[in-house]
Amino acid sequence: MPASFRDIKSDVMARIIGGDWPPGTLLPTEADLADEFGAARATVNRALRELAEEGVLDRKRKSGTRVRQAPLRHAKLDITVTRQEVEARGAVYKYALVDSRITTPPDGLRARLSLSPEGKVRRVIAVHYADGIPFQYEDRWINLATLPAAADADFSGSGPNEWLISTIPYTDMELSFSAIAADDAVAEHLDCPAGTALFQMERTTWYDGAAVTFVRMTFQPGYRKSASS
Amino acid sequence: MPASFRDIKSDVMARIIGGDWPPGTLLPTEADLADEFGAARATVNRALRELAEEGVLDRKRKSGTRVRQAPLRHAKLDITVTRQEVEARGAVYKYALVDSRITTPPDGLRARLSLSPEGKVRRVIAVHYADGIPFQYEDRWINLATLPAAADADFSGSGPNEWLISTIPYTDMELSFSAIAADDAVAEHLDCPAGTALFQMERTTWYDGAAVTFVRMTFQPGYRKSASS
DNA sequence: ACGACGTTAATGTATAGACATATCTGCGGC
DNA sequence: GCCGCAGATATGTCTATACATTAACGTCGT
Repeated sequence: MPASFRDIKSDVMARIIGGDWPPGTLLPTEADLADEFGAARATVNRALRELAEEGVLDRKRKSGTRVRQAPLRHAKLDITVTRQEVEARGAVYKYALVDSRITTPPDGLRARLSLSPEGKVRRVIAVHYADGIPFQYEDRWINLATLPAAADADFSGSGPNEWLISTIPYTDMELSFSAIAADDAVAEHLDCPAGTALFQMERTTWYDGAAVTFVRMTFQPGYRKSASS
Repeated sequence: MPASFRDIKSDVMARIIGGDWPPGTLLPTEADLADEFGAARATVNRALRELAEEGVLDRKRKSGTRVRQAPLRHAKLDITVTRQEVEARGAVYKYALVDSRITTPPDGLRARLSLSPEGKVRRVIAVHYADGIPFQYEDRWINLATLPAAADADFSGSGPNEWLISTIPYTDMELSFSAIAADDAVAEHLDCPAGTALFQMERTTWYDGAAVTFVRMTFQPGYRKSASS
């Protein structure tokens, strides 16, 4: 039974974890490893390439493959649609539009969306409920320069995010997490005292270099966001 | 010039984004695409495989390759060492040990670390500073069943995390983000009023199935964690 | 009808060979 | 000593071919 790229991956991992190849070690060349494992170089290549993608190895042409000094660790965070997240908890999802208007964004946001001074946006404020309890307060700005159709979309029945994902894909995204104290508006809509510590997630998305939307999502007290691996 | 797997990837992406292949579409087989692009099947395979890994396509043997209905989006979150994070901001890093003792963990944590009732842990409380200002309050529990050496480690000069990463790797990790109101102890160490909304990140790591450590990191007011892609 | 089973069609993986590309190293000229 | 250029070398990618694996599908027997 020949060694598969998976076998090679775990074997290499085992040597690193086991201390045979401490951080900084220069690994044998692909050709040598292929020889040792009795596999083709392409197979070894895939194993090492995937380990490099996972942040364990560092590869450079001509120089060879090294074990990273400090493995670049990263976690994967799933981006969910609020409706799905609520329903995944076994709760009944409800959506309510609070406010919607076409306006010009404040300076900070204008820079973030790379908008011209006269650039218009559609601002939508909404609340998502789980089993009738406020779950998320959503404050969204949609760039009408990129997406003029958003001016006429109807957000009274379902959230702007659901409309967006079925209308336009995105190519890039930036997320930011923080904690804030509830201001009066948020406190009222999330049904908690003003000043409550709330988890907040901001997301900006671009389509092919053009900013599509910025959204600030503020979650019910006690909310946790998880990630793994 | 033949089509590289990168060319094929972006071409396929363009067709999806451009609406030629709407969600749910069944793509031509690898062989057909190879034909069309004038490439080998292995090249097409790599392109499609990577797009599937990125959550754009859904592949099943025999059934073929489909465009995902709702692309599985995920963001990558870099795991940094506090010292690096502080220094990356151009600030001077300082570390201070607050407390360290060997004890038994509370029930919730014992379950989380899959510890036996008599299982001992080393609990370390420390504060990380950036330019002399409290940056992060760290409350860590190290499983002595997995890592007995932690009982004797010296955490007065540098943080337990730095000791851990140079001592034991981890194979699995779980993260959780939330917002909390500062209690008295945290408020004092982070030099902010009690009740301040603070961003908190919890991390549990395992080595080959055995829980290594649980850490709760509470950050200075206004802290933001970012992720992208 | 319906379930067992073999066929078939798609992806998944491996191989050997080739060429491309980056980059390190040493050599030569100044 | 230093700069630039020409190999040498390890990874990066592509090709053509082969076989493995999975799952959908149709056929046969009951």
